[in-house]
Amino acid sequence: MQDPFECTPTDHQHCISSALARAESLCRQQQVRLTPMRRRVLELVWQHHRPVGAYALLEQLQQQGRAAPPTVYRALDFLQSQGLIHRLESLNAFIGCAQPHRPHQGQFLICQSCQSLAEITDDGIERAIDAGARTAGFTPSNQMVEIMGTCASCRQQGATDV
Amino acid sequence: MQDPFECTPTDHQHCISSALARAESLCRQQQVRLTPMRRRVLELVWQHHRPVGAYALLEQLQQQGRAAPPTVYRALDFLQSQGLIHRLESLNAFIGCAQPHRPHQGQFLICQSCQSLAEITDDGIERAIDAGARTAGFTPSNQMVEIMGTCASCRQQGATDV
DNA sequence: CTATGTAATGTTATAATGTAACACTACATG
DNA sequence: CATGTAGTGTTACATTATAACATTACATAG
Ligand SMILES: [Zn+2]
Ligand SMILES: [Zn+2]
Ligand SMILES: [Zn+2]
Ligand SMILES: [Zn+2]
Repeated sequence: MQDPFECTPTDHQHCISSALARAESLCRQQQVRLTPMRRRVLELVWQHHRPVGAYALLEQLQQQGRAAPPTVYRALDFLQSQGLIHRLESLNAFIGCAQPHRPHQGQFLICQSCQSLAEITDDGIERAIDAGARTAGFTPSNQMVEIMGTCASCRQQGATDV
Repeated sequence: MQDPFECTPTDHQHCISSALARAESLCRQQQVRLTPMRRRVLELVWQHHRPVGAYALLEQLQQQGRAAPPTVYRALDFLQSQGLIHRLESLNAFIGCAQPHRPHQGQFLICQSCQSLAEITDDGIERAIDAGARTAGFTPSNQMVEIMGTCASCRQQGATDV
């Protein structure tokens, strides 16, 4: 289960290990090196399984030796370039991607109540954006969609809590 | 003409003055105070008529006396709360809104070649996002859409330049 | 008109995020 | 071994944003 809205502690070990396995395989395919540092950063990103900032990752790295900002940012840049993580612009944070094998720019559902996040890939949204931009005479190359709101489980709790 | 893709120097004085007039009127309606500082910041934002960072505005303020970051950020917060400007998350920058009277969260077309920006309000996009989110069990309250690409005039130039 | 309270701004310091520049190391290849 | 390249370490700094508290402007009540 890749969706943090649903992922339980037991599932979660699987989130991490399968993400790492996909990354290994993908990097072999692409002939790029998933070095120990890059692998470690990806592992940390998936351990959180929610948006996590560069400096939070840095602190964790520092618990096992020295580390400085450029190290983290380089690893994040690499992971992003391979599609293994996404950057959330509105949060200055990063999240693991569950479908790194097919390049995409997902849409992100950010729960304002529990801070969890889910990624969707909705053709309808992408087509609507492409059409809207072209209507304005603009040729889009890249879209960023971040949707704030309330996830299903928080909405249910909210309904019973109050 | 509010679109920076099109706005000429002559038009542009009108961009600024009409934006300020709309702001005055809107703030009177809402019974909030468009103080000299807030008005000045809004004027600077419209003078640029493209995404502008808080510290760029600060520097301009400092040319006419002292000013510190909180002053600018407070003015920007106020302007944003009244819908007079939008914040572009992917650029850490701000842009004047040409339709502050009706609340909305526009979609932004960011030209990667000339750094100009246009805002559109496309129902199709908003509906697609709303539908996509609800399909995932998510209740959206707020959407952020920033579209990178090439504006019409840059595309034409590119076609002839190369 | 003064007193009082609230909104707005000034001021200082600092937090949080991100990068430039250069040194060093690991590793492949000839 | 010599050489080149990719990756990482290290230092310093740039950029963006906010916390905390002092001061000022302005409205309204007495
Ligand atoms: Zn998980
Ligand atoms: Zn993804
Ligand atoms: Zn203009
Ligand atoms: Zn707008």
